[in-house]
Amino acid sequence: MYDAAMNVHTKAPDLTRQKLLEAAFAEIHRNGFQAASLTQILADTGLTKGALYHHFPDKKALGLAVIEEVVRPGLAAVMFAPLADTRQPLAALQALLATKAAEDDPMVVTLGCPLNNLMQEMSPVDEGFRLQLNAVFRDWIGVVVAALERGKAAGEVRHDVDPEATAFFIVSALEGCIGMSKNTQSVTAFRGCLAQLGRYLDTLKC
Amino acid sequence: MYDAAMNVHTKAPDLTRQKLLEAAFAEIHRNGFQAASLTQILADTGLTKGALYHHFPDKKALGLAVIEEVVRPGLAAVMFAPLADTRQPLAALQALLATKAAEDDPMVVTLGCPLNNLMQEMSPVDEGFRLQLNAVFRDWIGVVVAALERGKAAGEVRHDVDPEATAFFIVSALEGCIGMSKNTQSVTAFRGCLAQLGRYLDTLKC
DNA sequence: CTTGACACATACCAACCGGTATGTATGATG
DNA sequence: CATCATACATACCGGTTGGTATGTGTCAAG
Repeated sequence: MYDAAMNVHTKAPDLTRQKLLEAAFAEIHRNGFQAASLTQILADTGLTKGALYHHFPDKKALGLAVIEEVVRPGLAAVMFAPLADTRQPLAALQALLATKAAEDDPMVVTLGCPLNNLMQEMSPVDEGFRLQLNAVFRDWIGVVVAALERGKAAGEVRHDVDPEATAFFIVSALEGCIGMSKNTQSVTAFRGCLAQLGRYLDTLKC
Repeated sequence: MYDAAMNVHTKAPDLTRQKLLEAAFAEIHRNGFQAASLTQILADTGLTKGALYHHFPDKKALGLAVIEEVVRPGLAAVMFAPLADTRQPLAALQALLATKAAEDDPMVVTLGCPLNNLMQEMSPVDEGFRLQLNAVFRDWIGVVVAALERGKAAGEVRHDVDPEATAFFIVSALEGCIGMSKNTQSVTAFRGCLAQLGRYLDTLKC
């Protein structure tokens, strides 16, 4: 009756589900979705096929759940939150880039951006994935667009800036920087690329 | 003795090899390297395992050969050549973007850039792939760097432009635009993104 | 005319994949 | 106390994968 009365032997379904999601996220981040091995995920969690297929109907559903319940919240916390309600989106974006550049060993350089990785791999292959990833991507764009519009109203952003196209480019360029740095495996190159993106942002200022 | 004396029934090993490379390229472009099926490649070519493993020791060697003998030349023809010997790299790059934007149904929007696709997928997974892809990428950067330096000497490019970092960013942003457009499956978005990249290029002008 | 390297085709294999069918311990409910 | 759904574990299956071993036809050289 009481959750507190449950001991360690008691089944905790949503905790199990969460463990599956996180292990799946890590495995997918390392190897991509198609190459992700369910066996490996189960080995990481110490669970079995029974547990996995109790919580998810198939591999694709697991992948979509990872996008919705791990990738999206993670991105929201890191990329969306700093831009919410800001009247100075350019300054906020610069600060965001600075934060990213300041990390001494960014995982994005090693394994790339989880969202972008999945978009590159799955968009042409599976329409379901494409749409769900696109929803996250569009939300991201939407956050940047709203911030840019507030910036225009507040006088930080030039009036001839097209929020939609600009937001699309900012996110695209950022993902591009991450992607190329992943191949180069160079944090220095990553920082240099972010700096150039910062230069572009400066051109949007009033 | 004479090549001309060979009839259609005569074995033409390098033609067979070429057919394998092109079919492998298409299959990899569609599904990525790891998900690329050798069986499918053979079905496309009408050849068999015997032919494949006569010309290539294993799947990885086939993939690397595709990079070196299909991806690299293709990229060189489209992206490197227009920048060679130009004294006005910014104009040349703008023209290049315009050409890309003018295509009515760019395959890059459907399937993405073959080089970038492979970089995103294989860089964290296989060091051999990473290095070979990085060599092509570095060549690309090198071409842009050289063009930017000539542009500086010719007075088209501003003197405070860092050729290396700028070239890295230009290529990154371009690949980013392609990648995001691939997810969105929108030629319009692709063109808008390229236009923003063009705006960035304008800021490099003297 | 024989030999032998080359350029494939055919047949086959172990490993792994995602997925399923079934068994079982647990705990809430009536 | 009996019942029953939940939450897993175990065992298993068909299909596909990359890779190999072997067979065969062709052609050039000696």
